[in-house]
Amino acid sequence: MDGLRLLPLLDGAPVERSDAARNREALLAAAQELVSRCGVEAVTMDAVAARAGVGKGTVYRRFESREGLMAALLNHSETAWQASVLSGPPPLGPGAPPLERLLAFGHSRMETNLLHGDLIQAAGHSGARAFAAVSFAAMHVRYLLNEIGVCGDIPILTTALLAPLEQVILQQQTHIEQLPLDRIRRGWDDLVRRVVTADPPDSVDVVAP
Amino acid sequence: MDGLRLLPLLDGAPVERSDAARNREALLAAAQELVSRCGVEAVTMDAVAARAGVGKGTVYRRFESREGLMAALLNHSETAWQASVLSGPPPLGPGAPPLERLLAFGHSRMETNLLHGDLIQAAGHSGARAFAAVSFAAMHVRYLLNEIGVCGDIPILTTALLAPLEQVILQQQTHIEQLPLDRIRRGWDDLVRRVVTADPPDSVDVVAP
DNA sequence: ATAGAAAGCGGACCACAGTCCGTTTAGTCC
DNA sequence: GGACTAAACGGACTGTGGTCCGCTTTCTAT
Repeated sequence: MDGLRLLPLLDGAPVERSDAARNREALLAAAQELVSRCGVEAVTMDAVAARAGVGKGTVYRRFESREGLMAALLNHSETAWQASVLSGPPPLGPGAPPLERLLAFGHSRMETNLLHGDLIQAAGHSGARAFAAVSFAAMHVRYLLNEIGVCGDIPILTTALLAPLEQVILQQQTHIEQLPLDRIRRGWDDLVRRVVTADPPDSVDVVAP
Repeated sequence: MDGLRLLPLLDGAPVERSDAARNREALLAAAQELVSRCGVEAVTMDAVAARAGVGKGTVYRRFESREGLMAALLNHSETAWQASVLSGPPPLGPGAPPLERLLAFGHSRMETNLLHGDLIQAAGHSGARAFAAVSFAAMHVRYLLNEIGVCGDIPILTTALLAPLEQVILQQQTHIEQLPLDRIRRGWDDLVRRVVTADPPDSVDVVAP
């Protein structure tokens, strides 16, 4: 008699129905295959739906938009990467001094961003990337800067360090300006060194929110 | 008898026919009006064509794509901005010491990038922006860094400084992280200070190409 | 087992970016 | 002025992202 019982367990996650889960798997698999067989371009919403044997509406129900679908695909590799940052071997993972970890972090992120270039671009500003990737990277860099003992507005400095690692920027440097990856990597090391070793600004009263 | 006479004056610009010129004007005006009356979203290729009283094909003939059209719109304000950098009053224009010019440059670019946010986004990687805007800004920053006497890989440092001024990054900071503009501005000043005042790296053998 | 309700499903449908090609027009040369 | 050519034009057409809504499936409660 009370409709409350119908609500998902204690109001937590809206529970996922079995067919929904099955379809999500199928869609991700279909998309993955399409992207690895014919490139990102070929990943058409109709194509994915057809290959997964579902209607187009279903694709949009699971993943908001095309960008959302791409973001979901990205999340797989992204998660693996996060794991290697959090618990992989040094210097990327824990164990090395924070400055070395920061340098390794930059090189690693540079590589993955270039590796998944077109996927990242196709994902655009959507979904999980704005959440997972960006905020994780920011969190980690903030943490390392704190460990190193850098003074100043850490969140802003973090953005400044992360910005040149963004796919768009790297793309520009490698594809248009034709800079060798090596040089870009040295550039990162240099940038970090400059940011980290500078004297603190006159007034340091800004605190991370 | 010789077809050479038919070629445009000494092979320079492919000469623009009068109707073509007229239509370009009309299209730009139509687009400009649409964007300022109904926002960038409303700038549909059909809408622009209709308002300008031409066919859709004509729009695509003049401006490659929607992004191209947006880039063309941007170019107007961009040109004015470039003028104020090259010959406006200090500290943005010439007359102030280079460090102050660099700081002012950042503030100014930040403002215009935020002001034309959606237009920039709609222009994407297209046409004139990749040319005019980006390369002009890069040129100017390289020049200022040289004037200041900064050592190291100037092109790479330039990219590192320019990256956090990109629209995408600023958008993220202001709209998602809700950071006040003031703080971002101070962040720029701090970043410049750190980059500029650091000791030169051990080996400085990289030269701008 | 069965009924009821919410969640999920599918594919027709719409809007818009971008293409194509037969027709028109602006210049040029005699 | 008239003929000729290359450029420009226009709008029908296509492909794809995204929406909508009537139908189906799953799950829960009895």
